[in-house]
This record gives sequence, structure tokens and C-alpha cells, in this order.
Amino acid sequence: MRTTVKDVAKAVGLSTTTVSLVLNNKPNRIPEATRKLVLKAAKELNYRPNHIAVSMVTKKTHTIGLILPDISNLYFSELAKVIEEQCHKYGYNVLYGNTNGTLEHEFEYLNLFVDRSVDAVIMTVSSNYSETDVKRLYEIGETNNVPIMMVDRTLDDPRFMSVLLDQKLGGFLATSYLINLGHKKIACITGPKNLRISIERLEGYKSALGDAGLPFDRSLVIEGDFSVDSGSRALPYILGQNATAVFSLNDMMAIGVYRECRRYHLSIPQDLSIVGFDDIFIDEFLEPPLSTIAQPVQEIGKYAVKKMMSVLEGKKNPCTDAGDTKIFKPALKVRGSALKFTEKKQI
Amino acid sequence: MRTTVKDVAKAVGLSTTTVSLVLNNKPNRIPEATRKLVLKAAKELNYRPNHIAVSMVTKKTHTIGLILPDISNLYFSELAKVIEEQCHKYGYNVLYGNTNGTLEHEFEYLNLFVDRSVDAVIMTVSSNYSETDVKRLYEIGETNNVPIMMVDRTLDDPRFMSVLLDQKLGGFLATSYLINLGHKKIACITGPKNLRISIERLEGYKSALGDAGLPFDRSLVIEGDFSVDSGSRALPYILGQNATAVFSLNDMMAIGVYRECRRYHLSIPQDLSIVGFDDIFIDEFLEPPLSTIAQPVQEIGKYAVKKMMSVLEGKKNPCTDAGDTKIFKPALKVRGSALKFTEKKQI
DNA sequence: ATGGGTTGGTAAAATGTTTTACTAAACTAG
DNA sequence: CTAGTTTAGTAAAACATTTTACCAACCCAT
Repeated sequence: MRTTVKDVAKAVGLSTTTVSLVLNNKPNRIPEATRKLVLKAAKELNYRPNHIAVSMVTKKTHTIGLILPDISNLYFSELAKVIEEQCHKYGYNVLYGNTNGTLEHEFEYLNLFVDRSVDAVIMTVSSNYSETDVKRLYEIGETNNVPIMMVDRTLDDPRFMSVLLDQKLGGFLATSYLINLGHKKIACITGPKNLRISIERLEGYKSALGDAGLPFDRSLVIEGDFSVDSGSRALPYILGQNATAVFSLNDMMAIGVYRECRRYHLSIPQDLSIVGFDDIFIDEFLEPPLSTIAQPVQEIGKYAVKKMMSVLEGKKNPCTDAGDTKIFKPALKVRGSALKFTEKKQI
Repeated sequence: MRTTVKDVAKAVGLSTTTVSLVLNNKPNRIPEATRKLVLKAAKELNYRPNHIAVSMVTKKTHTIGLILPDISNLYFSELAKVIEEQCHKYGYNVLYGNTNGTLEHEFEYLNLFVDRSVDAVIMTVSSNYSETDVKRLYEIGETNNVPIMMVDRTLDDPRFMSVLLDQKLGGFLATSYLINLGHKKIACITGPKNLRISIERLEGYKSALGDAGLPFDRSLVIEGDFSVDSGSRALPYILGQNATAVFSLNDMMAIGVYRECRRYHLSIPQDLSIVGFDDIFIDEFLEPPLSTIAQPVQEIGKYAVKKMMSVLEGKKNPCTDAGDTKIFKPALKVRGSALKFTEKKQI
């Protein structure tokens, strides 16, 4: 059985109050001798406070809930790793939940976590929220007094803290790069059409086209769902449109394009240039290494928990006063999947 | 503020006892009318039990601790995903911690988690345990009455439950495949030398060699550390030994070999055949797709939590009577990274 | 010796539940 | 009508802490 405060109190013949006082080194006047005595006994009995009991009275669990769409996705697993790492540094543990991108799961985990009295929630929402959904989400945070932070994707509500990426800039960077290589017919494989990040990345694409005086051609964009397979499925269409380059809104779909190109005996980048988005681990090991838009995941994760900790330890009402959004800048990472456009490259 | 039992008790003019009784539908004789009344009030007030308080009295948190070396590693992130998924199905949440493979972190998280009264711990140990380490680990489990399950890698102690892979068989399968393709000089890139899985996979390698009447040549094995870079570093040595094939003890190092081969302008599998181990997600997207030994991660994860749940809900002392080890069989997954050996292939 | 301040502590409440042991009232059988 | 049984419910303890409010004893100065 675990040692309790009572046990150590009994061992030293003092009250639990005194023991608790020294163990939490409260600024009470406790003579050095007593302090030493208690500390020694606690150590000998291998006393470790029962965190549940502590939480009961302090109302703090030093736990944060992390709600992600899919931890087996490289981007999120890396994000999860940084976040856990950072939380750990601040003495916090993380409870995590996989939503598979469904609204029901997002709410389910949120409720589960507030029931467990997490001190805060960091989540990336992946489905479409109606106004009432947003309201419901906000209210859960408020009535439980747990600050909610959106990472990677946000809701249209300034009351939530958000740490995001400038998605539009990412789309712009990728597309401009392709344009500068001389490509005129640049296809775009999007994510689910009404998902924020799809829209924003696509806006970057349009804006780069516009800046270069190139027309935006609706028939060059095809909807995917961020999965490898949807990338594969998109290729025939893209080829049909005589595109010479493609901007894939994430790396997974780009991988799908790679795979399909092999089936068609097309080579990247000679026959088709491609740039992805996310900079997942495997990009550099693909053949050819995939050029992509890199998100500063490490910084994003670090910033997110740092901000959250300051909210948690700050004086302001963590829930209602916290809203604030930070936007990180993505960067183009040139590897080997895009080439200067030359006429003969047409198939 | 959250609604408490007191609130709903007050709302219906009954005692908290009664409310608790109906909410937990205990087999007490409570008239249907009262039951309905309470349920209705609870719903209207949006009552949700405070899990911390419940844990305080029931001594169950419905939380399991998951301790892994590196969640950004594809194998572990997938494992983590299944485990979380399954736990969720049983009504359990998971607290997770990343150890980066260090013993200190393993103990740190274990302690942290038992302090938080997790009901069980599932972990993969990655460092070398001395006898006293094992003893210490066991004692933490015992004094806190939390069953500990080793997954993927085990300690030499029958008291822990373990769910493992038949590593030796995996090594055997990979090597036999290469032998059957006609290779005689098969190099092996190992993991850290005294790690169990390194040893066991290597044993499979030796045994396949033996079965085929091929000599075991010490100079054909080179130590890696399971990282991509260590795979890359191993290539020149392997080439120096005139090996025509290599068995990499994990896929990451195989990826390192791929990368280095490109630098040497060698092509796989024409110039070098390779088979990996783990079957991580990206294997099929490499060029050529990597043949490997597949672990049934899904099944492993499912089995692990199923077993754990039966222990948790069983009558036997979960800690001391639980020991039991299940061993899953790996399978060879042939893709495109190995070729029949022919003399002209020598460089 | 009285009163004020300091020193070294402690008892008890509080946290939100579950659970045990009990009881008052109503009903039933003889 | 009474004794026993059932019905419908409750008070209080327990869980392991922290924290608040208090107190006794001692010391010191007047």
C-alpha cells in the first residue's frame, strides 16, 4: 500500500497539517529541526502524494487534454510529441484522444476530459462547426473554466485562443515557386472543399496565379480528402487537363500522386512537377525527395503550451479573457520534385 | 459552475444518496417515479459526475498510462492509436508519456502515472534493465496495485504481462527470403547490440543461415541504432564486404540505406537487395517499395488492451497473478526491394 | 504579574462522490 | 390490533489531501 500523509504524520508524531505544510514548503514558521524530521520520514517511507486527493482540494490536475484528428498521421504525431514534451517540462501530463475528424468524437473527448478536470484543452478541430456547435463548445469551456486552445485549425470565434499557420501564404509560396519555374498549367489537389485550410491554401494558390498574371482555371482544381488514395485518384484527371505541375494541399496526397505516376510510368519531376504541404518526415526519403511547404511544428507546439501555461498561471480569467491568435509563417522547402518547365516535357 | 449531485438533490428535494443511487442505477428498490424524477433533473441541469471525486472513493480512475519511446515513430504512433481507440471503447482514457528510450524517463512516467492513480500501465521499455531496476519496476507496480504490461519489448521477468512479437521468426523469415533468392553474402544491420530485439532478430538471421548451410560471418553484421542515419552510415561498410543483400533490423535504417544508395548511384534492388523490419506506413511509397517483416500492430494493440481489461475486471490480484506472455507471429511482406541474385549484379 | 507578541503547532472543514448502516412509515398477515 | 415485513429513503462515514482558523506555551518588557 502507498504511504499517506497520515502514515508519515504518525511516524514523526505530528499532525498531518504540519506534514503537509513542510512537504509543500509553505511559508509557515516551521523550525528547521521539524522540517528535517518530516522530510526524512517522508523519504524513508517513500511518500508520494496521491494526486487525485490533491486535485480534489486544489482543483488543479496538472493535466491537459490533447484532442487530435489522427495521431498516426505524421504531422500530428510530431505535434503531439512536442506538446507532451513541453507540458512535461512544466509539470503537466497529457490525456489524449483521437477523433478521426468527427465532430461527435471532438465533443465526446472534450466532455470526457472536462469530467476528468483537465486544466486546459488543446485541440485541432477538423469538422465543420455550425454556430450552435461553436457556442456549445465555448460553453463547455466556460462552465468548466477550462481554457481551450485551437491549434492548426481554428473556429471563427475570437474567444478561443488559436495558434495557426498562415495557410494562404503557404499556398502562395508553393504556387509561386512552380510559376517561377515556368509552369503555366498548375493543377491543385485540395482537401475537403469547405474545410478552412483547404480554402485558405487554395486562396494562396489563386493569389499567386493572380500576381503572375495567370488566369485561375477552375478545371485545374480537383477535390481530394488529404488521403494518399485521393492523391492517386486525382492524377488521371490532372493529366487529362495537360497540367505540367501540381500543388498538392498536403504531402500524403502528393505521395498518392507519386504512386500513381509509377503506374503510369511517368517520372517526377521530368514529366510532372509537384510540391506538397506539411513537410512530413518521409518527404526527404521519397524518390525524388518531395519539395513542400514546411510548417514549424516544433515552434508551433512550443508556443502553444507556453501560451497555455501563461494563461493557466496568469491572473486573468483563463477562459473568457484568453482569446488571442498567433500565426506562424510556413516556408518553402525545395527538394527534388519540381523542375523548370520546358516544352518537350509534355507527354 | 458545474452541477453537483447536491444541486440535483436539492432540485428534486431528495438526498444525495438517492440521487447517486439512481444515477449509478444500483440495484436498490427505487420507485420508477422517483427514478424518472431524478433522471430528468439531472438531464435538465446537465449533471456530469466529477470524475476526480468518483475516483477518490472508487479507487478507479478508468485511466491507463501509456509509456512509449517515441510517439513520432510510425510504429509507435500506430500502436498508440490502436491502444487509445480500444481503451476508449472500454471507457478508459489514456495518459501518455514519451521516454526517448531512457530509463530515467521510463521510471519518471511510471511514477507520475501511479501518482495519478492510473488503473494500469502499458509500456515498452527500451533501455537495459539491471536486476535491481526490474525489481524496482515491479515494486512500483505492486505497492500501487497497478498491473504493468510490456508491449513490443519485455524484461526477463515472468511476473509482467507481455505481448510481443516473435522477433526471431521475423529475422528468420527475412533472411530465408533473401537466401531463397540466391544471395550468399547477406549483411545485417542491427540495432543497439545488447537490446533484446536486436539479439533476437539477429538470432533468426543466424538460424536461417544455418538452416541453409551458409556460414555465419561476423564481419557481415554491423551495429546501427535504429535511426535512418545509422542505416546510411552502414552502407559503405556493407559494400566493402561485397554483400549482395542486406537485412536491416528495422525499416528506418533501411530508409537510410536507400538514401545512401542514391548518393552512390546504386539502385535497389538491382545492385543491392534489402529487406527491412516493421512494415511502417511509408514502406509502400518508397522507390522501390520496401519488402519487410510486418508486425500485426492492430492485433497486438487490441490484444494488449483486451487482456488488460480482463485483468482489470477480473477477480485475481491484477498485479501479482497477471504475468502471462502472448507472442504474435510476424509475416514477410514482399514488395520490390529484393531481387534474385545473379553474378553480373556485382559492382 | 500582566499583557503582548512570537513560536510551534493542531483540529476541523472542505473538496464531490459512493456506500454502509440505519429508520420511519406504510402495508400485510394472523 | 399487533408484529413483522417491505418500501422509500436518509445520515454519516470514507477517500487523501490542503487550508483556515485557532490555541497553548513561552518569552519579554513593563
